[in-house]
Amino acid sequence: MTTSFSIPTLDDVARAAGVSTATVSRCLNAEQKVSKDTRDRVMEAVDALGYTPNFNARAMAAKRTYTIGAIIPTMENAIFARGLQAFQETLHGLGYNLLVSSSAYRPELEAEQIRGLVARGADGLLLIGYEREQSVYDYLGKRGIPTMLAWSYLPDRPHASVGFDNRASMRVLADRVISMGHRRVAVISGIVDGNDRAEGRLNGIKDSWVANGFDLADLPVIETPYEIENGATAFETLMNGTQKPSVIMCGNDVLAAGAMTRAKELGYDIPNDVSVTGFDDIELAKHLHPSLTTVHVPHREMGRTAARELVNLIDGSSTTVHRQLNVSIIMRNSLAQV
Amino acid sequence: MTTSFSIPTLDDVARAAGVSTATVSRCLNAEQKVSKDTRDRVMEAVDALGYTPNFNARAMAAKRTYTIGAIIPTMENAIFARGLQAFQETLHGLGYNLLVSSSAYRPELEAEQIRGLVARGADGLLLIGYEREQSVYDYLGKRGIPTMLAWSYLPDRPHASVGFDNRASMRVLADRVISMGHRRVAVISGIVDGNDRAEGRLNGIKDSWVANGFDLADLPVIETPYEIENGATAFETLMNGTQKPSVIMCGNDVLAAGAMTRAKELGYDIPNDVSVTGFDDIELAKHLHPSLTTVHVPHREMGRTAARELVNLIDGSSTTVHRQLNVSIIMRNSLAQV
DNA sequence: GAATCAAATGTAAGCGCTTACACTCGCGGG
DNA sequence: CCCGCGAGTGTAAGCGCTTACATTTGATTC
Repeated sequence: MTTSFSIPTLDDVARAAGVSTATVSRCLNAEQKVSKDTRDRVMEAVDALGYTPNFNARAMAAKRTYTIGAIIPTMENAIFARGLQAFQETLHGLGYNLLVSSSAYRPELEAEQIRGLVARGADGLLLIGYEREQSVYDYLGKRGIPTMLAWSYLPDRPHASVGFDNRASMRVLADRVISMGHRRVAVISGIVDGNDRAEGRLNGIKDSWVANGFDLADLPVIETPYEIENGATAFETLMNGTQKPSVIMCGNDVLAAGAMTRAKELGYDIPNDVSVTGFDDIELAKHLHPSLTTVHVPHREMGRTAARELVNLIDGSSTTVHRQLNVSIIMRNSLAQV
Repeated sequence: MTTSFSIPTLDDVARAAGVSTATVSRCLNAEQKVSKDTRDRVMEAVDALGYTPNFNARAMAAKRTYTIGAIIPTMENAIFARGLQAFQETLHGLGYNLLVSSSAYRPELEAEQIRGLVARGADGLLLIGYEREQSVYDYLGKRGIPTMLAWSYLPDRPHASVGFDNRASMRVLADRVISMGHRRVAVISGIVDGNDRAEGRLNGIKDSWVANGFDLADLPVIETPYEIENGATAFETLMNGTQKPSVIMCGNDVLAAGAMTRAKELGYDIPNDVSVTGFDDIELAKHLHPSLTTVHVPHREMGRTAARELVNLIDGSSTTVHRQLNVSIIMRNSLAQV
């Protein structure tokens, strides 16, 4: 015998508890507005029926979802994992839910996903970096969606941001590398087009190179998507170049990891034959062998701050802010004196 | 001067195009029901106003969201990344969206997230493995939510599944290890409680061990969460045991990666001093040094199949299916003859 | 004891869509 | 010439909630 259950609604609960739907709603959303007696009775009915509020109906009536959307370029590696995790946890503590999607570094996909999240009623958005079509910002502005840009510090932009100065940070590392005697530097960079973080990092190296009196023509650069395998390939290409570099500076730790594995396969000893540096300080960095010299990004702090400030923006309890985080150079064993 | 825009609705579009809301709705959802003339006029209005349908209102009226939810144990490492990516892509091709959340391997969090996704109107769910409270399955059943279990092959379960036999697969690898002469085997397993995949893998090793005539008392096992650092710690513990193992079999590649890095730090040569094996064949596996001998799981195929079968379930065009995928042992360089 | 007020609850109007049903119109068949 | 029919469109009833506003009640004040 099959009995067909129907999903319980607010009405069912109200009827079961002998109150109006308004009262049930209040019990669920603002319990201090209801007397203890009634509340107990209502909650009992809720449990008995196994009632769960319909999210869509709620969103529709309240024009508020308490969910915020995040779009990150990729979930395939750990670059964004830790920051997003902290973002999520902080949001949860503030009573918000997180919806995540990944754009695979494709602007048109990102735009589509932004529309999707907004259509779903996201109260706010977290986006990575600032490089995207003006039309996207226009859309967000027209809809009045509070938006936080992360992973870049953008004091002169109209949107709130929390991040660090990719360019200056990488420059510090490059200065350090050069001060250690390296004169044959090569770079494995992420794809710069449409990625202000990658661009900043590459420019940081160039800044240092030029400031130290060298010629950009003598700085080999390979641009390639952030994947281990690409780091490996690029390493090989660079080592087969006319002049073997003494150090290879990578746009992030993933590329560096690829470079290092290929180095081993080809029999190079790091750091004695060639040094390698990274950026991000993902968990893997200290577990590589030799451990990776890199730039430590305070991912968790960035995630937490982004969450708090975004919620403030939504509450209206603050206006556009820009937070700069400090990064630090982590000297490990993949970088040696020349 | 600030002009306050209001978000355009179906009504606005209808008015602008001089038709009824029903017609606009039909243009958007079933365009063959509308004459070409009208359709063009409507679409023009849609563009002009920058109209985007309100997802919540649509979900509410249609009782259909074309989104499916997935809950995976973790996003912190790459274990689920590739499979989920394929799942997503396939779903997208079938006209569905994906909502992902991660449960941090915590059953109560998973249950909460299941409720959340159902409340949001998910048309179907993807869950990992089968070990969870019966009440969760009851809830899903009562709500009539099509559910797909992945990463495990479960022919005798009432829910659809797509996966592989963790136990049998690991046993094949263990047989191989033993046939290569290893008699001092140690295991770094994931946490078995509540995780049927981890349990199956561990049991696979035990099966082989016993079948080969050895005593389980002579098989050291450390259970620890799937994190690089934990693999490292466990490695050290095992190597400091009364009897140094000749091979350490790990519950997945992440643990194996941790074990290998600690091995290097402690000056062990892999595989000559000690062999290491993994499970999953994540991208990192072939980039470790030495490259990791492991069990290859067809993640992409699993993701694709899960998506297709789940959509069939939702359509009603098929009933509960169980798909078994083949895994294969990938012999690389971290495992040596004794 | 009438007036005032706050606390608790109810009434009902939407929120922005989809879709069952009704209607109009032009056409072909009997 | 009337009827039936299908294609195209409109009308309006919800979907399950929240919340402004109205109402009731009991306590407090003068």
